Amino acid sequence: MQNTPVTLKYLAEKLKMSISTVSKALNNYPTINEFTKKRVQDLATELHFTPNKSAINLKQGRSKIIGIILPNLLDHFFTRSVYGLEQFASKHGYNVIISQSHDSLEKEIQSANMLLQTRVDGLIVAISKHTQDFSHFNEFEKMGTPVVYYTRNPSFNLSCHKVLCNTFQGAYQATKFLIERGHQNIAYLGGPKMISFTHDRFNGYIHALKDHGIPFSAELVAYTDFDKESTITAIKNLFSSEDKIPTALVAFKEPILFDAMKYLRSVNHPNFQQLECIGFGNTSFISYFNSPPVASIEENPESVGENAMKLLLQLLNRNIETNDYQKILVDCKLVVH
Amino acid sequence: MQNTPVTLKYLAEKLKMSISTVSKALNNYPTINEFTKKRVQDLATELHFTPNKSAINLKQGRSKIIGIILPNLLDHFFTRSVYGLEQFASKHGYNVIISQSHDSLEKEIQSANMLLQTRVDGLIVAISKHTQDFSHFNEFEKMGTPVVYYTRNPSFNLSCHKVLCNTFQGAYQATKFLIERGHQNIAYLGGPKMISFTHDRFNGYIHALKDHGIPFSAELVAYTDFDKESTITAIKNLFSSEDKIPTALVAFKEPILFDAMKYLRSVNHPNFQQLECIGFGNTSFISYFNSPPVASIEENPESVGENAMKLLLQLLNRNIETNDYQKILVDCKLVVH
DNA sequence: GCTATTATTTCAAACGTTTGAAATATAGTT
DNA sequence: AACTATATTTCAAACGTTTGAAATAATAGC
Repeated sequence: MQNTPVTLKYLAEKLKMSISTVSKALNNYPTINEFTKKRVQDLATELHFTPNKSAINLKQGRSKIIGIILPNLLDHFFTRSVYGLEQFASKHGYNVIISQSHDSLEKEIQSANMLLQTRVDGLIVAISKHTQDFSHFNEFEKMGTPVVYYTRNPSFNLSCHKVLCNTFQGAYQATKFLIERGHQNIAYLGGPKMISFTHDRFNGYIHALKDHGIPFSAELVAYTDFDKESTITAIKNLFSSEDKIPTALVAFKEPILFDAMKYLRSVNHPNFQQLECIGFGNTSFISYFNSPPVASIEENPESVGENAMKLLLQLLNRNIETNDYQKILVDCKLVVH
Repeated sequence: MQNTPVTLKYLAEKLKMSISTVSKALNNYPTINEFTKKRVQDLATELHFTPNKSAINLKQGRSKIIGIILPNLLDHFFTRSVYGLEQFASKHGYNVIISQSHDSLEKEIQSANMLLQTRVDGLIVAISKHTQDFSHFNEFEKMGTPVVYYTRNPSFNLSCHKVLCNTFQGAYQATKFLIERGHQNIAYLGGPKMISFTHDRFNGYIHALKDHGIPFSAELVAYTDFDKESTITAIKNLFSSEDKIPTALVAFKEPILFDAMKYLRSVNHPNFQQLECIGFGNTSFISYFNSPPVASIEENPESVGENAMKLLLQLLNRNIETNDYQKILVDCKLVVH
């Protein structure tokens, strides 16, 4: 036996007043008598009245929901960014729906459609690895729903709002730090070339070298595709050179660094114990290592998330014009262990 | 200049037919002429018609959304469980809204209210550490919205549906494994006593000892509250005994184990290198350790999530009666490294 | 060419809100 | 007592769908 649902109508009948009075009382309209308000609000809490969001959304044409599409929730970067996103959103009366694309374009499109149907007020996206075409996000713009891209940078010439890690600066700092510790042979282990910020990071490394008068050596650079095998191949290459043996290493991402370390340790590489490394990420597990790395490049994911949400809400409130495309860079911070 | 929204009404006008025909055509009603259906569907895709979920929810009285409340998304157990939850849900046409309680009762109540307003069709909850009182979930039951508790077990006498890790079996297996490797002095490092399954794990440990004729020794048991200091205190206690020096250790959670290992390493404890450890969790980072642990207790979070969602959908479809309270245990698996 | 079937389309109410305009009640002035 | 000004409440339409019942159109049988 289902209870009759507690709606405005039901409250109105109980109180022998009109639905609109009840509605306005609950929404604290100034034209409603204080005594009436109290009567209504008391009954509402007594009967646990819970406004139906669907009805409100339908009527108001806005959902107070922000959609988030991101590759996955296993990567701590994203979960930490969600923290920032959610916190900022809820402080401003918005809820958040998170949808994982699992780095598949197809799932990303599905997610986009789902969020379109939900009529989210805005969208924040970290695109999947394979996203080259952005037409599935066009509908949002057409409906006047602002979209902010974060972390994963859509192809450079697409006019859009973006919030990114200042990954150039991160790599620069890390390299500089290692130089200042006296290293000359600093290797760079880069990520997949298809990821937008791969180049920025590499540039940070290069510029740091140049600014400190250290010649660039191609033998000290290798790339991995994230998988273990290619990381090992890359690390083999880096350490196979005759004259230039790295004494320090800047890595694209800490898990890559871990794989690399594990390999060097397993082959008992003579330089392993002295090697000083820095990776992007600042994983919580890093402190459990007894050998390198010496520092981490903290990308401040919470701040990235918060900035993305902040920008989105500014677009929603029309504090920023839709076509006044913004690019926000969030600085990295070198954390020395 | 906002476009006029593409609604059923708009399509109907364009096609010079009634709204109901359009609606039924899109929903593939058998009474609608095939040719008409095609005309409607073609225009709908051409104009990117996207049904308004709020309107549908309102009309149908169901949202096809399942609410998830969990402590946080930083713990890999939960993110992995979300994977299972989401996957199973979307296979059955449901979407998922995740809300983090950050282990605060207040936020948990807020989340519950939000999901109540959203009129989720069902709720899956891993309660916060501090939740003793469950009245904020009563409203769901009252509205006929089924609730499934998972992982974090609400106080035993509350009649409810639950899906739990078979944490007893996990601890039992781990202890047995260590016994079979020849250990006699197996220590147990437990978690906070307020967490429901602390006792189950301890019992698994105890039973394995008993079944293998190894006497229980209170000196080999200590508890931590998750924070570093209390872990270190606990580990100091375990290794301070005169006669019973642990040669193996079962830990409540891997991060605790990491803290413990780090401490033992830092003090250069003589038994550190030989110590064999097993913790609950199977963190991906575990493989980067060069010393213990030797195995992990894999809790199969994806499966826990999937089972919770499965149970919930069965309740929704009335394949299981609401008051026929279910308790599902998902077995752990010992993963040897 | 009429009726009986059957196929197809349309009507109209409902879901639970919000909100400006209109109606009514109350108090204040003369 | 009549009128005005103000305070408070109600009316009624709208948001975008769904859906059973009613209406209409098309086809077949004679």
